Amino acid sequence: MSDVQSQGPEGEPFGPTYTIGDLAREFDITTRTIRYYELEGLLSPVRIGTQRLYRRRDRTRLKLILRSKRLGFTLAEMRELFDLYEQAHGQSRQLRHYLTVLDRKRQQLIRQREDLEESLRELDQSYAHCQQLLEQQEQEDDADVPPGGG
Amino acid sequence: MSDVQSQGPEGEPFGPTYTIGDLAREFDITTRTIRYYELEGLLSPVRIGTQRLYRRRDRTRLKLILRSKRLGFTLAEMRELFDLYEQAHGQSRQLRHYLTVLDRKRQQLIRQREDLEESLRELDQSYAHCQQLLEQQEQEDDADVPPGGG
DNA sequence: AGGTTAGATGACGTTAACGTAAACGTCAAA
DNA sequence: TTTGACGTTTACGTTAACGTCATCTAACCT
Repeated sequence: MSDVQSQGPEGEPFGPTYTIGDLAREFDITTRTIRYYELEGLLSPVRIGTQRLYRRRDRTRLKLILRSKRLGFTLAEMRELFDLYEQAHGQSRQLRHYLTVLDRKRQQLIRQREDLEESLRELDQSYAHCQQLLEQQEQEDDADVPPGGG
Repeated sequence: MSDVQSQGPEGEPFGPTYTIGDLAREFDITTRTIRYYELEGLLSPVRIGTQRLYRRRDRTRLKLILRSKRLGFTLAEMRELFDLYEQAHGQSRQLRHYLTVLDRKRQQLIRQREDLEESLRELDQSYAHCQQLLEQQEQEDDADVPPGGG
């Protein structure tokens, strides 16, 4: 049950492959979502007749897409990065451009990390404060109401 | 120029106050956005006649809203948290509920932090790799092309 | 043969988070 | 006094990221 992939009909000399349903199940998203990502240029699975066939690279990219989504990136931003990455082979101009974009993204992530750390600090404080209040209340309640009931 | 606030007409015994424009300028958002947050129950400024007047608490909350947004929270989620927080005064049932919600949020933030750290790691790797490629290229280019030129 | 399951395409619907425009009030400076 | 710069409400428009049919084909089950 831990191996999600379907078996291809004639052996798989290119490593594991997945149907759209496999991936949808594994990542708990709909097939519609996966097709949409393809429409937006984020995935490009192979076709076997009319059916899509996903390979390791596709799966990895899907994972990356979902993580990026959790970080608040838009699909357009992801696509820009992916495209840039693929075009950046060789020409140093492209490489430079890719580097500057990466740098912007890093700034963004670092800012986000700061936000996140501060939020976690505040949350923990709030949590501790609440617990204190609760403990106080429970002492009062022990004195107030009789046990049992409900 | 560092003090953004407008002066109230009759002195301010309640600390600094801000107009909607002040806040919009300070946080680089539109007044529309601020009014929308109010409509969604995230802000509740005082009214002076028909105009909104924002105090320190409102400003702080707006800051919190914007940070939460950067972290990917929806306005509805924020409202739930704010409402819960305000209702959690006293009754230990409410307090407990608030605590469990806080806990969920923390899980979420922690997950997000992991995503973020991994993204940063990958980004740095990608960055370093790119730089290597560039250095190689420049050596080749030095050998290939003559110096100077537009 | 008939039915079920999985996948494909196409089209329209939906929600969040605002943008944008119209139409109006108010107050100080020119 | 009129002209801006600010503020107000109301209402319709927009975009991203899918959801939700409807209709179709191919493969498999019994």
